[in-house]
Amino acid sequence: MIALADCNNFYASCERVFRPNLNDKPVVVLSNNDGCVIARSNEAKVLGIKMGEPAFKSRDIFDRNGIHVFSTNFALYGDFSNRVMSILSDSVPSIEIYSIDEAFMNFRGIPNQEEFAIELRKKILQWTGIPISIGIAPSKTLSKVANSIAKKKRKNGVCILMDKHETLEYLKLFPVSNLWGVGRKFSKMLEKNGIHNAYELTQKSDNWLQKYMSIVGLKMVKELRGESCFDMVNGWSRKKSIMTSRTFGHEIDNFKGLAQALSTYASMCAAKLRKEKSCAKSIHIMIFTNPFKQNYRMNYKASKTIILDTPTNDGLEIVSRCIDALRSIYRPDCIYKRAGVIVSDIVPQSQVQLTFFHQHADIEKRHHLMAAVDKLNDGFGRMKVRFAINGFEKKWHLRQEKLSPCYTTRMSDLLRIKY
DNA sequence: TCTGGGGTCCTAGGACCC
DNA sequence: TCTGGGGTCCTAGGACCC
Repeated sequence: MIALADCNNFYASCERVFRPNLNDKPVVVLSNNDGCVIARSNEAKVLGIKMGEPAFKSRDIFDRNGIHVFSTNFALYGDFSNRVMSILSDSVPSIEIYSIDEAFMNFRGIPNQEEFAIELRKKILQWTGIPISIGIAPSKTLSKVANSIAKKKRKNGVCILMDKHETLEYLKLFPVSNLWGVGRKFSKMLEKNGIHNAYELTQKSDNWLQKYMSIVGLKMVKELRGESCFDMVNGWSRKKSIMTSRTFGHEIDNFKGLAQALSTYASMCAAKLRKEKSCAKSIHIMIFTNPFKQNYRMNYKASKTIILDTPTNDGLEIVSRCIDALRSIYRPDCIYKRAGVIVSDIVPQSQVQLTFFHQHADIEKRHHLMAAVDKLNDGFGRMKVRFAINGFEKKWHLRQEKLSPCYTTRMSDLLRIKY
């Protein structure tokens, strides 16, 4: 069985820990620059405050109802998250931290699972001050459903879905749009096809599901039927991309200002890479004007990708590459509201990726390639190899275990070796 | 006046090769 | 010279999650 622990109204609950007088009072937390609502206490939800709603639209409701409004404090939320997760991980065989406020837990081998979960929940509340809900079921998707029931309908904050018939009855009451994996678009499409609740979705054929909702949608429905398709992911895994982006407090209308903002984000990305002991080979920059303003001088968004020869996590290098790229997409007639940097094609820091370049067909022979690798190891420097011969590629893959991991790009094949 | 920030995965379609 | 089929790789964009 898989259990999902989910902190209730997480950011709002964190703020309340130090302000117990706010228990039972409506609390909201706003995003960066106090732009929009990103967390609400139950009392605030009852007042009709919507998730993601721009704060300026809700000011009235805030004032009229004496809602307590907080700006974000992500350092605080991160600390609380760590505490909750470490208690969870000490209590069960294994956990998968899914987000800042959620974790899947492996409940296999635990007797009296419901009792166990109730006690676990008490412990978390007592030790951290954060209320959580726990849903237990045979699959991740069903544990999401169970968690939702636990939050809304269970006083003890725990719901277990074991019995198949009982589960189906719950699914009949569960709106399809609330399912994990069904967003706005799918929700609309499903309604159009007369599917309103989760049970109705489970009745569709596998072919239909795959056709209209891709393989992911099919797996999700199989999970609803009780078959586990999404495995627990144990342990830490290297991020595939890292992003830093912000909406500016004030709009920016000059190159220097934009370059400054991008420099900050680029060095933040580099710092995150170093913290993970990773290097990136691709850098992506993005700049935006305000999309909510019609005909505001000009609506413009642009992006540019930079591919590096050698992966790096060096702040100065990443910053300078970003600024170079900015020159090619910057338009002086625009007013900018937002910018960001993404680094991707991430590899471990301990490995260096090397690019070879060859002009002679005979390099396809293994010993020539190995000689080239040796030269590199001897500090010969960087060479570039371009594999124009199709046959070579096949041989390459056959020996992948010797040279692995490797992968290709359009212009050149890349080889990663221990430095 | 004021509209978040950070991720993952899948697919369709184009370029290119033989 | 033209055409078609089979294959790989890459990218952009779209969907989803919190």
